[in-house]
Amino acid sequence: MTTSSFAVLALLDLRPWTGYELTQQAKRSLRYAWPKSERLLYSEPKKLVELGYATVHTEEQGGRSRNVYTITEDGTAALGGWMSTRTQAPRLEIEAMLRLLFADHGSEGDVLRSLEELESDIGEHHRAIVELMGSYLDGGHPFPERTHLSVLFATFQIEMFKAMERWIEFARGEIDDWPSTKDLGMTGRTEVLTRLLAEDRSPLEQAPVLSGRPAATR
Amino acid sequence: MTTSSFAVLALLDLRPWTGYELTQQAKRSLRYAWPKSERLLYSEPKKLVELGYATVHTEEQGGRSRNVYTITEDGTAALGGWMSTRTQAPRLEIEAMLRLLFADHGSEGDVLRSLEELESDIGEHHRAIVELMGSYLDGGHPFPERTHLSVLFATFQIEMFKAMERWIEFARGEIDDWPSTKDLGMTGRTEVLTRLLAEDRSPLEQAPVLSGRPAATR
DNA sequence: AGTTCGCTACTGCAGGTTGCAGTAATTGGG
DNA sequence: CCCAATTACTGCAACCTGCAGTAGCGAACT
Repeated sequence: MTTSSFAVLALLDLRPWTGYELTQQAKRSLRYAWPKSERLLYSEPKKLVELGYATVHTEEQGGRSRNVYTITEDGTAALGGWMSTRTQAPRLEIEAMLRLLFADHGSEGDVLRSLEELESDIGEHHRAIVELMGSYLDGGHPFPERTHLSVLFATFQIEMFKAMERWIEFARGEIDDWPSTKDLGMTGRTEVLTRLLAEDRSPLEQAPVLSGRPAATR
Repeated sequence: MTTSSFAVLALLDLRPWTGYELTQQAKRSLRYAWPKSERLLYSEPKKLVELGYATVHTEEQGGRSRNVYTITEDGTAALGGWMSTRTQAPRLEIEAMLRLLFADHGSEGDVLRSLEELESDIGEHHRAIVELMGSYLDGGHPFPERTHLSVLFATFQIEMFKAMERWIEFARGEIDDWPSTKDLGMTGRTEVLTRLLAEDRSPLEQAPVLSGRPAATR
């Protein structure tokens, strides 16, 4: 049983779902906490059936059949057991940051484009969450009794998205001040930043608005 | 060629490394942008050799031998080509958030413990980065001409860590106000939060310090 | 009436990735 | 002299992803 198994099991504990419905639900909610491929969302419930944590029955709808998965008592018990296990460390894969670390292999345009791509990917998710919150106000939550959980999670997402967007703006300002991506090393400005970070202070808090052109080298 | 291949190739472009050194270097720098297993860091350079992007030669050091990998011209060219490709969307795996989404399967203690575990995992990384910045000031950077890149990346990490830590404090305050993890649904407080989020406003900005006990239901 | 497009509803498979176990030599401390 | 930690890997099972392929359905367009 992997964390992904428990993620699917937790969904099955809400109500029975078909494989396809699981993929759709994962796209809406799970994706931001535990991003998994569509493929896995089809495979995982099959494994749960093998382990006795769920049952399948095929429903005929027109000429098409679909597999409906239902949690068993053993499944509920397994889910309960999971709650008391150690939570895995978070894992953040951000290719744009990898490209930043090795930005000296390319031009300033390359890094800036990479940051733009990051910004647009984040922006999409950001807008999706804001819209979702609107839909909770208008039409309510698909599982009304769980609204408090979805909304608290949404506060996390909004904080992360805003923090990333703020940082991207800041980074743009810094990179714009570079004469090149290469061989800058410990410039005056970099030293200022390093000193702030070594004291665990945020360089963004200093000039919250006028991030356009901070003193480049002093 | 995967992004991980390019990550290793980028390291090889700095200087030749042995497999073991690659794992150690990845632990220090890459981990926070592109977390990969030790196992992969041993396999990846072998693949690069097969593709002609690197060469190996075994050095004898005592009775032990180690494989030293060096980038080829083809490798440098491939790396240059990568710079102009589309950056992948970020991918954030945070089990603690999955557990929050399904917190109604367990007790308040379970969610709070999960948040504590998240906090401690983040805290470790947070401290490591601050310490690293101190070492840049004292002893310098292992590749001095690349200091500006490492430091700009570090500003990102510090922003993320601080944002997560702030949110965890906020979430603790919210959860403490819950009478239970289950069946709360759209309480007054949740509606307040939903409204803020639907307007893309941060609920943390409201009460930056006194996050202990916000008006629970009004 | 026929065709195409998009959605529903999956499966197979190759290849990327991880964690663990196992091997073996070197170094430093008690 | 022994033991633990570090160096320096490899093999393997199991996990996970992306892509291609299959197939029925409904609505729109021609």
